[in-house]
Amino acid sequence: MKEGLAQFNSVFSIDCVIFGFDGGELKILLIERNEEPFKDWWALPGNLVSEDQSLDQSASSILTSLTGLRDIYMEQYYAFGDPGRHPQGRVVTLAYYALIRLGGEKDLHPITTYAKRAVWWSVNDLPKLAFDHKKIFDKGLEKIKRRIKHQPIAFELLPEKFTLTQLQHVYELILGKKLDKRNFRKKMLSFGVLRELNEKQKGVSYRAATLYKFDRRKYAKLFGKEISF
Amino acid sequence: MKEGLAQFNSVFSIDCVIFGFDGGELKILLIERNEEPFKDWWALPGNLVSEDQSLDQSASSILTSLTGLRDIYMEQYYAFGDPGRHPQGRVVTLAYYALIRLGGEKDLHPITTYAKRAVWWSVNDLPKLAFDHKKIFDKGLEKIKRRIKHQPIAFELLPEKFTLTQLQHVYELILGKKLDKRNFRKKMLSFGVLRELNEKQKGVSYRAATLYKFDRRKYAKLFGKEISF
DNA sequence: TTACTTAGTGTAAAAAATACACACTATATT
DNA sequence: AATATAGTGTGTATTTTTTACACTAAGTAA
Repeated sequence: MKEGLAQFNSVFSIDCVIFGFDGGELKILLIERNEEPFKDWWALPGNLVSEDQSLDQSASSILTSLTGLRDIYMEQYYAFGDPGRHPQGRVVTLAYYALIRLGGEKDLHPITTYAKRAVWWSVNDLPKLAFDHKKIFDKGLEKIKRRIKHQPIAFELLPEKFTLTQLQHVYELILGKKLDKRNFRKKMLSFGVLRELNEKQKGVSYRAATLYKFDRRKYAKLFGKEISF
Repeated sequence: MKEGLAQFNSVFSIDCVIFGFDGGELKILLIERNEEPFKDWWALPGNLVSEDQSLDQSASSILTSLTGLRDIYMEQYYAFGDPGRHPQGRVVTLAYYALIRLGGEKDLHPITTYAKRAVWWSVNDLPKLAFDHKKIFDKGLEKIKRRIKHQPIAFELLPEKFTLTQLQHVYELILGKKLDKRNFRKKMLSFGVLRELNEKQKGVSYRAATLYKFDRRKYAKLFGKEISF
């Protein structure tokens, strides 16, 4: 810290709600803590922000260290800083959510230092969480619910090539309600941001569905026109 | 700071974009700095977060100290923390926006310690701002543009009793586009959150308009049903 | 060949959004 | 008293969007 700046001793951290989707349920990545406080509890992955990193970089490095993946979609969404949220002192934490496609084959092997292990948990069946992490999670889920209505974030949870049924499934999971198949397809295709491929699903024991890609170029050209579910 | 917590020396502050409306233009409250760095520059009001205050309390006290008002509508919206955003060291700042009705009569007399004075500036004619405050302002304006489409924040900028034309004016200012009078009224009234008063505008030199109030009870009963502009 | 499972498709009805213009009323002016 | 002025307040027809709804097609497995 250079001179001249009024000093204030505070601790500033970042916590991540990392959503993952493998075709079935919506999951988040939790770590089992190996340190006090809340030793042995499940918690959101996070760390302290180092002096030379930007906030996004810091969040990014949490994601990479846990999953081995780079360029994950993520978004800062809220700062939690009640005095007393951390039993050992004042810690302001900035929450990020991230969205990951979970490859069916190669399972992630999360590497962690301050944690025993990291595990994907279904969002419908979470354990008790350390600190105020439940509150942080709730707000994160709420944020992506809002966001998926207007922004093309569902594609971040899907493989590059996906079927319309899979896409609908993601919307249904996040919005928490059933959608009508015909209306969903009609609307989704009407935005003109999907490219139909000459390719079908493989390895299914029923009629294979057509695969689609999200076309970022076409999406970029929409500008103001809003996607809305 | 209690023992046991990994120490990290950082500075954490809060900056506020305080929007005000007096019936004419949309304005924000800026302070003229009296200290280095950026001495004599215009800046967003802000301060450091003290150890025992919650983030909202801290923002709240900025608002109250500047305007003398309490219970101002405000919302945390983004954290800015690029290394280098502050010339004297690492300062992470959390941005809030606030919305204020500017009474025509009693002008606000902002009281400030680290500033020479505070002045309301039209958002269409802002001076150059200190630090990355322009970026912070831009993001704040963007946020309230989004928010006014779904949340009843326009009423925070208006006196308790207002005319439909005044309400429409607020929407037009924030959304940055003209709206059709008949359609605006039809839609706004259809939400059923306004109460028509047996009272007319006073002191105008033309036909006086009917006054309305925002009815929070009715709004609360809407629950899921979304207002949408 | 048959049974099974999911893919893929259209239409009618209802609701919402849009475009659009003039008479009314309170005050100020002469 | 008459007139000018300025903003209030209102309805309808058209288009667009949303909703509700059910069967056939295609591929796989037995």
